[in-house]
Amino acid sequence: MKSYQVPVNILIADDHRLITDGISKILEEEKIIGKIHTANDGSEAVNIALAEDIDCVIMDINMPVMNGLEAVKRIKQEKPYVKIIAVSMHSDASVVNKMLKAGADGYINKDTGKTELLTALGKVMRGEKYISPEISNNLFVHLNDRNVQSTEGEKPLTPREIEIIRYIADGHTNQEIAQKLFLSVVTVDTHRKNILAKLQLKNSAALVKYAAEHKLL
Amino acid sequence: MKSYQVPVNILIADDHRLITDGISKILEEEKIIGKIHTANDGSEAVNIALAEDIDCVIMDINMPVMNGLEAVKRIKQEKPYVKIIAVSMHSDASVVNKMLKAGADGYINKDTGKTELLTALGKVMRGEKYISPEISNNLFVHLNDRNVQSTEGEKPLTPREIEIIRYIADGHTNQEIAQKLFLSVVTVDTHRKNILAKLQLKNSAALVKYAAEHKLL
DNA sequence: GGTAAAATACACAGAATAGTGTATTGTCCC
DNA sequence: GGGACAATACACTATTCTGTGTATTTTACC
Repeated sequence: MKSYQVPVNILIADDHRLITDGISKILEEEKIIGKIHTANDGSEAVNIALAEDIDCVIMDINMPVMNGLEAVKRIKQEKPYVKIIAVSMHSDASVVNKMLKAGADGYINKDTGKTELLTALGKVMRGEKYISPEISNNLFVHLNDRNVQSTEGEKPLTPREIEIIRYIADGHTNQEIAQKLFLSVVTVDTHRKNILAKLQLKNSAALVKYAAEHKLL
Repeated sequence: MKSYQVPVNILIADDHRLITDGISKILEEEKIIGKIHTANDGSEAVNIALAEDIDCVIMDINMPVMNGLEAVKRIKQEKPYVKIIAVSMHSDASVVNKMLKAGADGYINKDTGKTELLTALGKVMRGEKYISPEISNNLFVHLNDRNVQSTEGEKPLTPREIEIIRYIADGHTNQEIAQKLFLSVVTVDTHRKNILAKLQLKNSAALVKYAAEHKLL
């Protein structure tokens, strides 16, 4: 690992240019910063991170094309020594855990200022972990958890189930979904029921609200 | 109105500090910028805008305590000469129209870079309007519309209807809602049907998605 | 006092969903 | 090869929604 004393090359990944531009400007003032790259979606972030000489990635979680979680996994798979700080709008326990599980070294909230960003950057470059106090205090975060899901005692949704949820949210009936996915109506119905049972929800309306709150749509 | 040649005092309102910090840094490089203030919610933005000598407010739409729309209205009511640029994550036609109706002078998306921010700032300070090309091209925006609703040919939801929507999103059935609101089941059902008809939605699941997207929950 | 809109209420038929339970296949991993 | 899980499929009943109407009573505004 590079020492913190030599210039640190940074990749900023966020679909909102105003934010990448803003963070760039914040970082440019620091003497220890080397080259700054920016990416506007997860896929671009992975490409740049693998192709260029990057020391630390500041990664937004919600991005088009490929989300931050997936991007973190791929980067860490190829270049585990690259440090990654996840940045998000909300501090949802399950999201935080998933990001850490995926290999993120730090996790900060967008409502924390530049001072904290720099603190986080310093820590992760030294090989430490950094999590915003707001997040680690309020939420039950297990840094060493093997199984992310166990944290909340919830059974995870399967990919198929999430697919079904999206159709439900779009207002499709079981019949329509069955047609689109070449399934029998009863199968779709079973998925729907299993989903409601897993999430302990009463009906599809509540499910869509849950999905919206958990960024499943 | 002040000329664009003298220092322009800016207020940046956004609940995410990283963004206010970032925009500050972007603006600080410009010679024409005077004092920069920041606010982290709508209420704070209104207070600062009314108390300080502000020429232009860069206002995020989604903020806690008081949202951007309300803040724009209040500022324009007291100090109509203060220019306001709305900044948002998504480019939703109805939101854009509401902001313009409320008095915003510009509307840009967070995924547009600093160049566009500066262009917008220049334009609104000269008394012109500025709307991101992405937004004005893709969406049908009427700058001179009196009635915002008419833009999309949509009938507005009544307060009672919005109340019903919230209960639906929480997974309550017509019966339960009727009990809670001391109504007959058929009345709740009528409201539900009227809502679906107004919004041209097929079922409650789609309604909840709509509600989530339009920040009704 | 008239008009418009909102909130309330009902009928009736057909469609869709929720609750509970069972069962078969395939796949991945140890 | 056995265990766990995902995906598929079905039965049966009860409840809830959806679609298409109609109609009365407030409330708000001109």
